[in-house]
Amino acid sequence: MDKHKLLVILGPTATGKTDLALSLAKKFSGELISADSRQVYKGLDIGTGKLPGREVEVKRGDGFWEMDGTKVWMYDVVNPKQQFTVKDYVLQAGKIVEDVIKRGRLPIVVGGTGFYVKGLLEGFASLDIPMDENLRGELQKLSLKELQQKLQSLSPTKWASLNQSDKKNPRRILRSIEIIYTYPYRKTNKKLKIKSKKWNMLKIGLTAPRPVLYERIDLRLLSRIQQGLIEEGENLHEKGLSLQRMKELGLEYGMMADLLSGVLSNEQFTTQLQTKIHQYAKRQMTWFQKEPDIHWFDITTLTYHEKVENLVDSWYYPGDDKKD
RNA sequence: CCGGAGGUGGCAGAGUGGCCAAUUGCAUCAGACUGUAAAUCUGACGGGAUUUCCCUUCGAAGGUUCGAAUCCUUCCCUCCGGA
Repeated sequence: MDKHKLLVILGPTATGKTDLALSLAKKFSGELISADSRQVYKGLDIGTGKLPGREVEVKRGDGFWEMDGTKVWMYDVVNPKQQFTVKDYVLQAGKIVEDVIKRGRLPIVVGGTGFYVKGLLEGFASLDIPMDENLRGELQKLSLKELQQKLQSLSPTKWASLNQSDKKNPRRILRSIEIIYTYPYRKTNKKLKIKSKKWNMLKIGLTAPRPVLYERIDLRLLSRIQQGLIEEGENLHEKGLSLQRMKELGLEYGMMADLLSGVLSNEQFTTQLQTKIHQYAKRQMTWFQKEPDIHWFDITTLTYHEKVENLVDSWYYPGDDKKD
């Protein structure tokens, strides 16, 4: 019983993941499943880079786009006013992956949200513990100190399991308390293995030397602005997306909230956003660095595209590498 | 040329005799991450030795003082106003 194959393409922003995925999809008759925490939102198009770098023919469906003849899933699955979480992603994307497999096509998971990728590919236990809006509402009123004290008294073990950084992170402490409240007796060390090793996976990682990456980010932002990024932001806001929500959405949208409210000049908007995206790319690299089994490719090497194709080919058609 | 304000670590900006290697924010660097993850959070951030140690810093040079980024003198530079 061979496990089904699943291709993963990840890496920091602005490395051309979508472009690569699209061309691989064509070659290996695949479909893309986006793993991007912001592309799931309807209307966030230019800022989230839903379109690839080159001109393609696009058809928009419900919950997917079709570009250049290949389907891209997990685009436009929810209204940006609503909160979408890993839980939602894992559920929905998981179904899509199964469906793509069922139809005999190669699922290609492509995206920069490491947490989503990890959730989809490996799953994790606490995903089953639901959010408790009432509890959250209460806890949100507390200061960091109070949250810390609360968790410590509720469950010293849980508290001790947090790392130094999370012990000072209100959001994480809050979730820990939430978990303790719903499963007070569950031992923190009890782990449910969900699906790891369910698929035969090949992970491709795209990188570039940092100066190059940053320059690509800067140029890409400029071109997004030309494509109407600001108008997109204005439009969303006019349609009722609050500035506060835009802030939460981060990067281009967060900065556009400041631009629209007049806090920033156009020039400040651009330069500050560029550094925000640099920082984001760095965080992505930090995340992916410790992810195992990734085959990394430097996109500044001329032949990387070809090398990726060869690798995918030998993985997808094992024992068939003598063909020409 | 006169009057006024000011020159602080990559930037912004506190400090106005000892508690100052110098608050804070930003940037930078490193990192965390099990339902907000483009979010949230942590650490480092003059140099060196590395538990309370040393060295070089607050425009420059002198001076006062036990002790100065903080007071005095001169010089250099910037900004505003008047000539």
